Amino acid sequence: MTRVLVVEDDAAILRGLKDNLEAESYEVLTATDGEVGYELIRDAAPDLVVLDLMLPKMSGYELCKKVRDEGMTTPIVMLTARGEEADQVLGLDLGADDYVTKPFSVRELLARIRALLRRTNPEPTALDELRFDDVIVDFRRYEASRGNEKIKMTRKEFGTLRLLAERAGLVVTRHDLLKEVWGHGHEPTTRTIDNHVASLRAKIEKDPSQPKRILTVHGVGYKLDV
Amino acid sequence: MTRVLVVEDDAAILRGLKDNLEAESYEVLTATDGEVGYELIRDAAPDLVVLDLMLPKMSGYELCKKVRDEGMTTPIVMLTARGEEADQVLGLDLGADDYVTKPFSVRELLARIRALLRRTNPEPTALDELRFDDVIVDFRRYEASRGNEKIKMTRKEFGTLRLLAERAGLVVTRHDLLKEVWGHGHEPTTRTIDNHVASLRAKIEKDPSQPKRILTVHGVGYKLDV
DNA sequence: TCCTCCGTGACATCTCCATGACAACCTCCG
DNA sequence: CGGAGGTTGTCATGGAGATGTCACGGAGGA
Repeated sequence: MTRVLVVEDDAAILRGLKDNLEAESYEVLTATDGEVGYELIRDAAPDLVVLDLMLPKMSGYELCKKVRDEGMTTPIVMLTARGEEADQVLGLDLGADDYVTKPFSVRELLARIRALLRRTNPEPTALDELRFDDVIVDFRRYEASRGNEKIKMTRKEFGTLRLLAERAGLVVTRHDLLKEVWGHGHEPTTRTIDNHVASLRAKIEKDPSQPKRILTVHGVGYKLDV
Repeated sequence: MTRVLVVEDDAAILRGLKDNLEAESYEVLTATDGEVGYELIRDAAPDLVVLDLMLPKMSGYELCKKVRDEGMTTPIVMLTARGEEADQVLGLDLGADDYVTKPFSVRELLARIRALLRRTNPEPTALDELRFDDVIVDFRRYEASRGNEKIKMTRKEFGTLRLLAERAGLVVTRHDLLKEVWGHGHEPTTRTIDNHVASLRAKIEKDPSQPKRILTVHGVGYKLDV
């Protein structure tokens, strides 16, 4: 099972993350200060670390640097309070792999974690489920429902929605979709993508003519807001 | 976007390389003889050149030498037919940066290209977010806000602002903007840029008629002060 | 075979962009 | 100090390009 370490001093946030991560079937370790966090990274070898920037004893900053200086490559997602810090986290060669700005959406953090694990772990960590409003999409079972109604979705629709969900909140270009969902070689017209998005909207949007979830970013691509 | 020029007279190979490079999100220019190749290197300023040794009009050999003699440092990967030639390419201080021997593996060539780009063009850390005053711009989400109000920005506006932000404090010329934001081929009047700057100011400046953030440097360009 | 799903093209619609004209401005030099 | 020439700010407008939508034909699986 994939093991995630969360280092966070705010008890409420820590609890929330732990619950959510466990609901996603991760094994969760926790620490509330930098020193314990460091020991756990070293001794428990988690597959990924979620690290708050502000911490007692040793800041996330120092912790990240120390870990990297000692040659460990454990993927780290930073929780940063403000935007300016974010740049530094990734920029100053601190060695964090991704970051999320507080206040963050748990859903987004989970998506980032999944993406990062997939990027760094050879074994693909698939996104299992997507939920919003009264819509539930289960990517493992290839099933979807809305309220009590089942929704019939096709393979390409699942693929498209899944990529959007894995990058929840971020813009996904048509090119990305072609590459990830259609794969090498097969490269249909971009018209095709619009059609699949249209049919997705017809199935999961409350008002398909006024999409609130699958948004168009003119000239760029689409993004999923959850 | 990173721009790669491929100079190759064999149509099949050229096509294959173009497809593969585009699949890796490079912008690809092509030429089938040395003379056109030379003009493109000079005028289109690609980030990297893949150069066949045997070419009509001007051989890859001459082309490489000419380019270097004129002081251009564009990284060049040579495609050589036989092993013996390879040594010469690098050895006779022709100025190529790397080479691949035909028949080559596309995967290997792509890896060489990536490595060479990393070596020569350390990519400026992609900027995700920009904040000042009560303005927040998120370049990954293509979202912007000011206080609690969402700001609607277009693709070109995001691109323009992003380049300014990546070089915060430094002057960015109109030429730079055309090259980075508009890309090769499309080259509108510089008037167009003024218009985009104007609409950016209207959206993010407190008093658009007295800009404090996006400043004009008369006769040179614009710069962002944050 | 039948049916589902996918890719494509055509068309309507909408957004965004490029352009040119003119006014305001800056700079440099007389 | 003032004026000329070049540069920039601003606006309105036409049009290019992107997207939404629909219907059709074909491929492949059941």
